[in-house]
Amino acid sequence: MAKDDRPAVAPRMPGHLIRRLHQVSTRVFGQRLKAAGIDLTPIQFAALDALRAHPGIDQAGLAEAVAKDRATIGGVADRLEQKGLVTRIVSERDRRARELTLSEAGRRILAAAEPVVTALQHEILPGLNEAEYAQFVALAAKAAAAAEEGDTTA
Amino acid sequence: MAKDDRPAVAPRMPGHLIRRLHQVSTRVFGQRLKAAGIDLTPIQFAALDALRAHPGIDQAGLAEAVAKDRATIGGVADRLEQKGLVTRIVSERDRRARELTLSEAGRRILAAAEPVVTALQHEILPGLNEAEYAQFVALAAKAAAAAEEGDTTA
DNA sequence: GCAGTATGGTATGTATACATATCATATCGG
DNA sequence: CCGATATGATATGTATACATACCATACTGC
Repeated sequence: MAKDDRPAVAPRMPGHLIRRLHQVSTRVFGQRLKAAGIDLTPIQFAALDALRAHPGIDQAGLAEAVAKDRATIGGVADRLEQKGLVTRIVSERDRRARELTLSEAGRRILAAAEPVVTALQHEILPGLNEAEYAQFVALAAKAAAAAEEGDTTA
Repeated sequence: MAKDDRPAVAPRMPGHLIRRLHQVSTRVFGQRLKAAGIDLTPIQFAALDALRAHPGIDQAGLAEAVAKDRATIGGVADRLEQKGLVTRIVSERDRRARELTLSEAGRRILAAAEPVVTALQHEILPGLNEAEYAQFVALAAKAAAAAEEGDTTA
């Protein structure tokens, strides 16, 4: 036995590469934001960002915008509310729904975080020059858009 | 207020795109493997794959190979051992270390999973043609390699 | 207007992922 | 040989991420 030792195949698959880049991204994000004195995770930042663009959106809408998962967004909304960054009120139009809105503190922390987040994006893809970086973003955006098309989280 | 409504910026950042592709990847992987009657997560598959390439490696080495995090790999190793896919024995050379090896069952499930995993890779990047797919993989591999160079998880 | 169904949220359980602390064992310097 | 330090692993706590099940409320059709 131990006969079929052969190079691992996973490391060359896109799924594996994406997982590793995701780890790099999460780590860089955490380090830079912490260094800037801001306590936000990537998803929390994305949620605040989406909330600024769509004030009063409900959790399902926010899930659609950033995460595709209502259960996860529920937890994210919990933490953002606990930190006082968003307000959560029961919709009058639909008593099942909770409408989310940025608080002043939420607006401030988002404004503080945005330049930091923008600045760290290139660190996520080290070793790529400008042209390669732009190409990666274009390809990733195309794939992500296509994934949402034919999917609808079916 | 609600003055500065403007398009969300996060969706165009590589960090955000990578997170979404990671979600797509995880979902596709889970669906296809489940459909094939195989109960493995992406990391578990990567771990088995690395174990075939490096039999007898310890957990720190496996972490280096697939995940960069010893604590996480500890949990993964727990589950693989519980499923009977790997054996974990205390190293004679270093009594702190646990050497991991594929069991026969581990070898079988890896052999069964590999073609399924290979086949689903293109589904992770829908909407990309062959050339674009190859380009994405090349760029991602370059970035991931660079991230490991200048980093050493310092 | 009521049954059937769809939808918004929450609760629960599993699996990463990582930081930090702690423990056991090696190894190195002197 | 011994103290200082490094390293392998585990324990704990937080935060995604998702499936499944469930509850509350809407909506639809008859």
